Amino acid sequence: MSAPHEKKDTPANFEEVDQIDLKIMEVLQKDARITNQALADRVALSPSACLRRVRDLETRGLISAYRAQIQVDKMRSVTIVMAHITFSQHTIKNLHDFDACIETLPEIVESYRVSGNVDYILRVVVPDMHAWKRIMTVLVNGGFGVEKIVSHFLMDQIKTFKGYKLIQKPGD
Amino acid sequence: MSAPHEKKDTPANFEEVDQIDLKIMEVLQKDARITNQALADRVALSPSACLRRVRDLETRGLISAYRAQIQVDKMRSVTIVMAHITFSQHTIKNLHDFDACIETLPEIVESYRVSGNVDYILRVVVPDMHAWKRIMTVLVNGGFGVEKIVSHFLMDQIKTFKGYKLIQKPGD
DNA sequence: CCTGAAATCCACTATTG
DNA sequence: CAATAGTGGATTTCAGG
Repeated sequence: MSAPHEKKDTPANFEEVDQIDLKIMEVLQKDARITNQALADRVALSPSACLRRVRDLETRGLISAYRAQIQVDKMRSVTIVMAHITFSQHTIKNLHDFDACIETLPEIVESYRVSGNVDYILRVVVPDMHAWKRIMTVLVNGGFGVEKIVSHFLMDQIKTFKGYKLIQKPGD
Repeated sequence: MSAPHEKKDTPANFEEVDQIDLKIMEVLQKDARITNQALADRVALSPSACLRRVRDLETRGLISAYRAQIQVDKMRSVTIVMAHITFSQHTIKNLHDFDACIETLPEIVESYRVSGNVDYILRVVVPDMHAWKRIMTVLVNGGFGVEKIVSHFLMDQIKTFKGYKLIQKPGD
């Protein structure tokens, strides 16, 4: 899948974006439902030019989705777990099957492969601890070679995700 | 801050939502830029009734924002760190100052307080490891009583956040 | 790549059931 | 609470630089 005879080992050639693109994404990160007109004003472009850029950012995959941020905990009791998974056997098949299993469980809302002692970090949102126990059972007994799971239960979300820092201000 | 003489220890009274509200949020979670008309169709409501519900969900804080999901890694090299912070002294002042410090650092995109050995889990997005080292220095030497920081470097995001499971399908 | 105009299409607000 | 209808405004396409 990778290009042959690469000089540098920076594998992906990055998508080119200019300052206006960054500004557009910065605005849409904070308010995805802004009208195209208002967005065009903010970035000092005509609405049609602005829309073309937005569509382009979408097709290039730089904007991958627009999502409403839901506060689930305001309507029901939830327990959130950061789970650390360690494997005993890191076969490709095991990891692949594990990924596929995780994909089927909507309670596991995020999954990262990490370096170091821990192999995976999962973010899990469940109604209660019992639901988490059931999912743990699936992960441990699924035949993926999971050695152990360490669970960190969330007490408080102090800083919620509000977007990435896209534009470097002078003085950073 | 907590109400006195509570019978149950479920402290917050949750916001009431019906099936249509859930369906609305489910749709907006997947596509926040859907037009109100199309949304109204999806939930089998007239546009005006639908819009009223959306506005209501917003003012009640169940929908807290609409955000474009940006794939930063497609336009530049980034290193993502899950950092575990342990405190030596858990004074309220220390934790409060620490929270305030984190709020000022845009590279720290999420922060959770957790139970157990670890006190905080941070998700950090930086250009390179050196930038993370600089932030670590700030956190350790900031006089917050931070004892140690364990860094987990992300190799791969296997499952990205695509929203919560809001509606219980039969058979769960 | 941009602007600007023209033709949809939509959001939002009564008004009514 | 929900549906319907009207209008001011937004989205989108297209011609032209």
